[in-house]
Amino acid sequence: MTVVDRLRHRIVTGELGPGERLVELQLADELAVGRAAIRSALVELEKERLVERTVNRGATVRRVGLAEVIQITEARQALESLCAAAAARKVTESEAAELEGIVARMRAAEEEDRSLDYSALNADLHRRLCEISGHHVAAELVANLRNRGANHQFRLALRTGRMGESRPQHEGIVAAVVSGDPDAARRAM
Amino acid sequence: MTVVDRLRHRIVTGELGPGERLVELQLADELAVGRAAIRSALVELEKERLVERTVNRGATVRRVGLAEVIQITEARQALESLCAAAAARKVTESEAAELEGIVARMRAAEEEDRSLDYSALNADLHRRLCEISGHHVAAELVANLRNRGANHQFRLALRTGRMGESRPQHEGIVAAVVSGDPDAARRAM
DNA sequence: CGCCACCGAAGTGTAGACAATTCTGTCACC
DNA sequence: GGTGACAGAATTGTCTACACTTCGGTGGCG
Repeated sequence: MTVVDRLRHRIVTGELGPGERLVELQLADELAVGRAAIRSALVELEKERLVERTVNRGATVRRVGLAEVIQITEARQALESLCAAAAARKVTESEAAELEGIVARMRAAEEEDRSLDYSALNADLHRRLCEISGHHVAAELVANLRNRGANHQFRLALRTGRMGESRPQHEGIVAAVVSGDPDAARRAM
Repeated sequence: MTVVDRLRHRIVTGELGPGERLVELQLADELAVGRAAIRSALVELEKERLVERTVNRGATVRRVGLAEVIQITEARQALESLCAAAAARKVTESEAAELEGIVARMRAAEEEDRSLDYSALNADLHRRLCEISGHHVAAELVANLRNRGANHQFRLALRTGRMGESRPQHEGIVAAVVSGDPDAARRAM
């Protein structure tokens, strides 16, 4: 695991909280690498909008407000719709079976009220849809947007009771993708 | 203008062609900065997918194939639709007048067959729509996608004869935004 | 008591040097 | 003529040291 990956993980999991200072020398000691490696990683994470850097004052974990979370979600939806449409065009039979398998397990998780499993399956479904689409450009942007919203999804999306609403929607998406209907997939997403 | 901006400009204008090697020391001399600054800039540009870096072998201007250009355009359309819808919701009267002014000048440029002016106005229109939308997240992604596709737009979009097709579409977008109809704006884009 | 200049600590920005790696051209050898 | 080992050049990766900026506290002064 590279330095960037380790830092990113610490941020999206909340181990490094919003506003926290990221001192280069300190991180270099913790991760047992040189300061240059940390610097480079911080530049990358700034591009990902996960950290904020100001000249001569160092880097901090970026705070994202509610308004931005909404925009992140909107942008992600737009790109995932694109992925769903692309996936519907080129999905194979085995991939279709895989998607339906995920949905089936989501249904089971809902019935047995395992909301943690449910949200893990949910993430799987979205990730697989992006992969299957072969739309690397959109998939990469979606992955970034997912990270950027990660902090807040802890509080918002983990509330149970969302399963009842979202599960039929997901079934609709998968049904459209499996049946090879790009427009229906886009609308469903 | 920062180091990153200068390098980015050289790449999107084609002054640095696809595949060209980017030697750190050489660039540091040319731009009269230290090697560290160049290194940092190259890391950023790699995140923007404008350059490619491989370990111990340096950086080159990234080549983007036709398939990727198509994906870039698709993703950009999806996000610009989002921006157009958002712009329709919060456009002010003066902004509406500005948009209509741009369209009017596009019409004039078309009639007088000034295709260079036309494409400049076209870029203006798209940029202003993103700005007016206030959707910083999408706008930033769109800006990046624009840069990534820039090389190829030189060859594809500069061909004249595209004006006839695209101008009515742009009029439709602006009409929808000005009339405050988000859904129409999204569809038009 | 409040305000301002100043000083030291903390930390970033950057130049320089050196090790490590990859590429290139050469030369012996088959 | 072609192939592989090998030295040298070119270039990247990284460490160290130091200048510079910012921030917080401290003391003098009104």
